[in-house]
Parts: sequence; C-alpha cells; structure tokens
Amino acid sequence: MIPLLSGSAAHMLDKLSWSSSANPPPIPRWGLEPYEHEPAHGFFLRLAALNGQQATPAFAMSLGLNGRNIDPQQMLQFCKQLPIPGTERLCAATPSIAKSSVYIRGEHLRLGRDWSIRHRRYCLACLNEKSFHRFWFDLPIVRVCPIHQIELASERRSMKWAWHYPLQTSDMAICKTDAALTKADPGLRFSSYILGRLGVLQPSRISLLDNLRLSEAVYLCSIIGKMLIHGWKPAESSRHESSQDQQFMEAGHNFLDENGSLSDLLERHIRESPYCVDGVFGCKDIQKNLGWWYYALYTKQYRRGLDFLMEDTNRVLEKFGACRRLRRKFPVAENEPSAREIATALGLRIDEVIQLAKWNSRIPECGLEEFEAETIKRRSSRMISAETAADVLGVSRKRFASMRSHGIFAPVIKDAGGKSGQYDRNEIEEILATIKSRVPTLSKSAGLVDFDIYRAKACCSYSKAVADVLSGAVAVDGWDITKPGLQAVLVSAPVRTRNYSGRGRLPKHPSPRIAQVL
DNA sequence: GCATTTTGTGATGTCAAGCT
DNA sequence: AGCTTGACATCACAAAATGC
Repeated sequence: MIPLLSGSAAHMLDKLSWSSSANPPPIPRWGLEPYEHEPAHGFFLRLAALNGQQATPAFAMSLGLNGRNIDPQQMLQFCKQLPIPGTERLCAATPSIAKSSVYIRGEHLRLGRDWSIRHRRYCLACLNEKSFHRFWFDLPIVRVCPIHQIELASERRSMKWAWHYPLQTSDMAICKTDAALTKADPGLRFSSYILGRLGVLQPSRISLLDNLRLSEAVYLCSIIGKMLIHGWKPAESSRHESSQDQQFMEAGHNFLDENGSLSDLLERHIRESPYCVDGVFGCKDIQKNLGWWYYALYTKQYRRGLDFLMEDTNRVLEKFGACRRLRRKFPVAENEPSAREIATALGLRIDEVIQLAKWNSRIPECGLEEFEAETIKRRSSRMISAETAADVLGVSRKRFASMRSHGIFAPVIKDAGGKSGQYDRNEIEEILATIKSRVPTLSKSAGLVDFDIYRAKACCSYSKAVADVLSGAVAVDGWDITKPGLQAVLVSAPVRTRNYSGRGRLPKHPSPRIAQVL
C-alpha cells in the first residue's frame, strides 16, 4: 500500500500555536502542509487519512461538504479556513469548474475529456517520491507521466472517486511492468507540452498551439491526429468512438512539434475524398467533400481560435472547385484542372463536365471514377434537350416537366439560370421500352384507353398514371403503333364514374363518390 | 443591367448517445 | 436526471452564377 501521508507531515502542525480568539478548525487534526501542484481535493484526501478516516466522502459530508460530487473549489474554501501555511499552493493547483469548462492556472480545459475525477489516476513513481495527489493526475489527456516516463495508473473499482480504496500490490506490479514498456512513448511529448502549459514543467514552444486556449490546442491536436491516422472518412454516425482520441491527440501534437505543414496535410487529406478526382470535386456539397472534417470545423464550441483552419480549408475547397463564391477570394489555381480541359475540348461548361462525370444512369451516387475525357464525351453525346426528350415521349413540354417533378426521370445536367436541363436519351427511351415490354401478346381490344383518358377518368395526374404503369400497379394492355411515344400506351379504363369529354382540367376535389369507386 | 436560379452560410431545432 | 456533444435537417437570407 502506498502511504497517503508522509511520516514527517503527520505530526507537524498539531503542535502549531493556535490563536484562541479565532474559531478552532472543525477537525481534530490538521497538521499538514500543502505541496506544490497539490489541489484542495488531494489535500483533503491526506487530511481525511490524518484524521483516521477510511471513507473520504463520508468525512467530507460530516463537515458539510459535498462528498458525493466533489467540488474542488468548495474543498479549497474549507482548506483555506485551516490555520496552515502554504494555502496559496492549494489555490494555484485547485481547478475551478464552471458548466463544462475547467480552469486551472489560467488555462481552459474541457470537463470530462480533459479533466475528470471519475477515476483516481496517479503516477506510481511520483507517489513513491512523495505521496500526494498532483493536480495533473486529474487530466485524462495526460496518459503518461513525462517526469518518470511511465503510464499513469488508474483505479476503476469504483464509479465515483474512491479515495478510500488503498492501492493493492497487484496494481503496483502492473505499473512496474508498464514502466519498462513505455520508453519513447508517443504520448511523452504531448504530456510534456500539457504540463509545460500548466507550469509544472519547462514550457515547450509550439507557436500554433501556444496561441490557442489549451482546450482548443488539445482539440486541434486531436483532429490533426485523426487526419493522420484515421484519414478521410465520410461523416460518422452519431456513435462516436473516443477510444482513439488519445492516440489522435498525441500523433497530432507530435506532427506539429516536428514542424509538419498543416496546409499540406490538409490538402493531402481532402484529396483522399472519393469526391475528389484529379484535383476536382465531382460534387459541390462541402459536407460531402470534407467528410468528418466538416463537422470538426463547424462545431462552434471549438472554433474560436481555429479560423486559420477554416481559411486553409476554404482555399483547398476553392482550388478543387467546391464553391464558386470563394473564387474571388483566392487566386485561380495555377494548374488547370483536367475538368477544365475537358470542358474546353468538348465545348461544355465546367459544371456540365462535373455533372456528367458524377452521373451514372444505374447508380446515381456512383460514377465519379468516370472522369476521363472519353467518358465525358460519350456521355455528352447521349444528352438531349428537354424539347427532344418530350418529343421522344410524345408528350407536351408541360407534361414532360410534370413527369420530371414526379420523379419519373431526372436531368443529367440540371437546368441553370434559365437554360433547360439535359437528359439522357437512353434513359428516356428506356421508359418507353419498359412499358412496351409489358404489352401482352394477346392484347385485348375492347375498353382500352390511352393515358390521357385514363388519368381523367381515374382523376389522377398524367404523371401518376405513367408512374403507376411503370411501377406495375396498373397493367399495360395494348399498344397503338400509329401513335408516338407514350400516346401509344393503352390501358384498361377505370370504372366509369361520369361522362368524360377527354379534355379540360381535372376537378380539384373529386366527389366522394368517385373517390370511393376508385 | 436584370431576372431567375443556385449556392453558401448561419441560425435553429431535433435526435440519440454518452457523460457527469 | 439533466447536460453536452455530434450529426444532420431545415429555414431564411445574402451572394454569386447564368442567360438574356
């Protein structure tokens, strides 16, 4: 067992003279002096031991303190009442907690991730030197002790901070084995940096991080490390694995410590995006292009000092053609992207090329790998205007537009600025072929109507009638070869519910009787 | 230069998961 | 139990692109 109380301190201050005019301390023994880097809640631990207490929470509660949810500042106030020297050391090492923020020595940290007393953590070698709790034991981001180069041990037998549990010899054995293994650990430099910022060690200078609040510096390290280790990935599901965060932070810190170029890393990272082909995005959606990186940047809590990251990211986005608005902000890239060359060669606009590259008639999400001039050319030659497509289908422009908004087909190149979209001839012809393939060999001849009459009798839109046939909900019963396109399709008339002229608008609200029949 | 349409962006809200 | 967090939807508005 590690003694929590060094022998010399145990009997020191009980002999101290005590002014009778002041209120006596509320505990029988207080003969301890705070060490440097010792927080009030750590000091309180020794105080409890000095007073023969086994369970620190109970001891705290007996003094009117919150022993269940430890508030370091509350304990500091208590300790300051004691007639002991060196309380300024407690003040300097005791964090103050406000909502989800923790402040220690003027540095801002995040509660939970950066600072937590959920489990008791300690460096065995530190305790062997002097048995007291250092405030930085409470920082889970400090995985290894930079002074002794061993991993911090943690006690997890209690969910709450179980001060009263003594260390077991088996724990010490584990610590000793670890000590041999963690030489040259990647976490050493990171831990040293953190403790440098907190005034425990000589500060190490990393200008990029030094200008940030410590919580933001840690965040920056973790996202850089994630870029290095995790690489480009689409945005994750809401289940967040934090198990690797520590590894990320350390890797990110070491990258910056070795003067790694963040801009280069960023560009390399974004190039890994599957949406980026030959340095051009096939899709302008920033969220998609950046994957998880988007949320890393736009999560507001941590954005305060990270504007430069936003700028660098925007620069890459602009360079790869993700956002038009940024073009004026940054000069045009010196290397002409291949999309531009293809556009010039084929007489297309650059966004048309990108849309053609993105498009795949079978799997709309895929097709980005098709980004060669030949493919674009082949696809481009299949494009027809809305007018031509409407003629192929044998419908008016209005009906064509209605079918499009009904989702029966989609343009390959979207309409932009008054210019109508472009459609794939194959896809349009496929619609007709699909319907024609359903025509039975022995077609009925009586009671068949075309879409125009059908939709009026069924009181549905033309598009709905077509969609129903395509989905198989309505059977195709005949084909009039004398008519063009969809006009040739013949289906069985729905139950006749009223006289129909074959012309005119559909009634806005079909009568209940008609609706019932349908 | 104008009209129309798309795009970029922040504000706001929701939801589930995980943590205190 | 209540809070934060991350992912993401949705909205409004401004800025930019585009065709005329």
